[in-house]
Amino acid sequence: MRRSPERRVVLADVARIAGTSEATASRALKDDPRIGAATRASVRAAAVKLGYVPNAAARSLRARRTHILGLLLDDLADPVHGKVAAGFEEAAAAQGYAVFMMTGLHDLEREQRALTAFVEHRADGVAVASCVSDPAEVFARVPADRVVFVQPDYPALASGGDPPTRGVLRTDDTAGVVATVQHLVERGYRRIAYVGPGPGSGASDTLRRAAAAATLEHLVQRPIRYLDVGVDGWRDASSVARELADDPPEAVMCYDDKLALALLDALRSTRVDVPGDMALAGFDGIPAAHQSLPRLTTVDVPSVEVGRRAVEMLLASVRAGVMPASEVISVRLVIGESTPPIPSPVRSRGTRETVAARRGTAP
Amino acid sequence: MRRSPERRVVLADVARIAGTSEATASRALKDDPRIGAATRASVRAAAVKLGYVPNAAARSLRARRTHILGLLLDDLADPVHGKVAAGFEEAAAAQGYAVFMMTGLHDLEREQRALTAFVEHRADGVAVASCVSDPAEVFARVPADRVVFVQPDYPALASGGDPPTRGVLRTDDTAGVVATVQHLVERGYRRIAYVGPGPGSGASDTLRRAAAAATLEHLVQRPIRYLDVGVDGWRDASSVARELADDPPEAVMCYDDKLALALLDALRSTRVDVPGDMALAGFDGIPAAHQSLPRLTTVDVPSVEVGRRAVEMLLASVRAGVMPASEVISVRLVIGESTPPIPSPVRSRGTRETVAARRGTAP
DNA sequence: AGCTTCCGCGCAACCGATTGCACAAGCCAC
DNA sequence: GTGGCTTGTGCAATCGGTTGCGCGGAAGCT
Repeated sequence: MRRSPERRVVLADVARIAGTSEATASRALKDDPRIGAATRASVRAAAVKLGYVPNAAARSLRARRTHILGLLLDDLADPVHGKVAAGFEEAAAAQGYAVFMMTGLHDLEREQRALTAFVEHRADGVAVASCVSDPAEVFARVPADRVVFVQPDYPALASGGDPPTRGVLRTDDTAGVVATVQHLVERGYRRIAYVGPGPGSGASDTLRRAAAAATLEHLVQRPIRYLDVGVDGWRDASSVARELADDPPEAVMCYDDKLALALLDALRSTRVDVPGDMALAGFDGIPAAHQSLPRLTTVDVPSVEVGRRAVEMLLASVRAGVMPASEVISVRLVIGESTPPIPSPVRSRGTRETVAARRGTAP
Repeated sequence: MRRSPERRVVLADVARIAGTSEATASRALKDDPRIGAATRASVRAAAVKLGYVPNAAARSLRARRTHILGLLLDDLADPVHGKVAAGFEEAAAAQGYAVFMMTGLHDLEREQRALTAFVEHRADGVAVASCVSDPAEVFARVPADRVVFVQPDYPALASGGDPPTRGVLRTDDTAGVVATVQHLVERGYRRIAYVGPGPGSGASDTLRRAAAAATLEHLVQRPIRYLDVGVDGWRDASSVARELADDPPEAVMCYDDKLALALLDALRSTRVDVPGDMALAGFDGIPAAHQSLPRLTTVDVPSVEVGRRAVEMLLASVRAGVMPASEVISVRLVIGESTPPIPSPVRSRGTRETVAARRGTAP
């Protein structure tokens, strides 16, 4: 099998076969009204016959428009980011845009390289999802009117000195946390702990923490208890479980479902029953949270929709030539089995029987 | 705020500032040994000062090499595909390649469009992960020496008439299934069912089914029982659960973890205890499978590694100008709690007590 | 018939970077 | 002093389409 059987076919080939100039061929292929029907047909035929595929690089060089979008995110393997990516890609494809996806993996240098790559390829728009770079660093590379920050790191935005009031797409995490706290309080829980990554690791974290604290203090006049799992998060869930087992709160809110599920697993190993001994709530609504035992009370975040909206914001702003507006996407509390009504104001650790009864599986 | 504060800076600007020609500037920036140190320095300085970022389109137009790879997969939101994508992106980025990611979502037309997009952008290489298109259709658009099929659909390959013996990257699913069956048999299970998507939906399915059947028949001289969940797979897990509950096998092997977890959840609703009443095994080793209750016996597939290898295969073949070789990546059985040794050859349905005892949580 | 108008098409410049080739110095040797 | 070499630069072509402008011919009008 010989290499490159036939040289890549170019517009000149099509024009030659069709017996026209390149200019005419080019116009015929894009339905320019100035081209006659007969000419158009023969150009079309030639293009199909030769299997002509225009060279996007050449085209965008001239057009100064690439029909490329860039998406920078932390980790494609993460379920939440994966859904954002899926929505982004789908919406972009629907509009005829190709998507460069690059992951930052919490590495500043990688993020910089990714942004530079987007600029090298002259992406028409760039979405930056939860990165560790300052917005100032982003703007230093990418024009501000072609960037949308998705779930941005607010502390970083603040440290950037000039937090943009536009071009931010986020989910209403605060509302989600408030709803969760209210739900817990309604169900009778008072001593509530919050487990999440350390401060400075991201915006959502800060938002969620603050919201939880404010709501709880408002509702039960009691401070929330924080457990830090570090920036890497859910890795050392077992040590958190031990800490919780030593001085068990009535309910635990987790930064996200991934952490909640890891903690659920770790608590199980520590002989702490959820929800018998301790209620547990997550955040994000990943599939596993809806299939776990017990099903997790969590906040469904429409991540796919987030990805889609990011594309729409980018394209709208690029087309209009203005900075994208900001948007907030609402979330929805989903009550699972991990936060049942508390049996009595003062409880001993639940017994297996009560748990079984609550699950409706007792004899 | 005015649009496009300053026109994008081009090489000519750098050259002008540095007081050289574009040719010299270009060479200086890429460390051409023919350029003097002084000239090089002034060009460098000018480039930095202006914030020059070369235009990849222009460069690759001339170089006929884009440093772009394309990755076509079904669904970015899927955990397995997400890991493949993550590994692919990481390896590509490490080699200085940007990645176009497009999803096919089992839609033939979308896949075609994605492949066309890759060709338009003249991707140096394309990885096709589990698509529904014939390889013939793929090769009709993308040169065969720049494609790697990842976990390809073998039936489709066969129907293509010319199954390539090269350019295929797959995991050793057969070995994984064989190991699972052997494990089940060793643990005493004999009446084993296999639940998976219908035939023709994909290669892995076919492979896994065939391997399961062959191994089981070899080991216990007994045919395997198939339950079809349709091409869409795991959606109607509850109906599968009812079907299983009516005539329960001793163990169920699932096509993948996603299906296994859905089935686990559905069985729970059907009052079938796993593993008390029925053992369950999955495939893929997604995180949720390692955190479920009971932890699933499954086959860890190094999906991230798959993505990485795909990049290496592509780059190696593109550089050498030959078709990529084929590779097989091995997998590893991970024994969870969902397939404990069978208590006795003939059992009644397990009671809650026995289950609790088996879990080691009885009083 | 002569003039205007419209239609269909091609010439050539252009997008931005790369590179083959030639040319201009500077240096040494004869 | 001039030829031979090395070094450092620049001219101009090139990659593959796109597009402003102009031109020739056919049709319409008086």
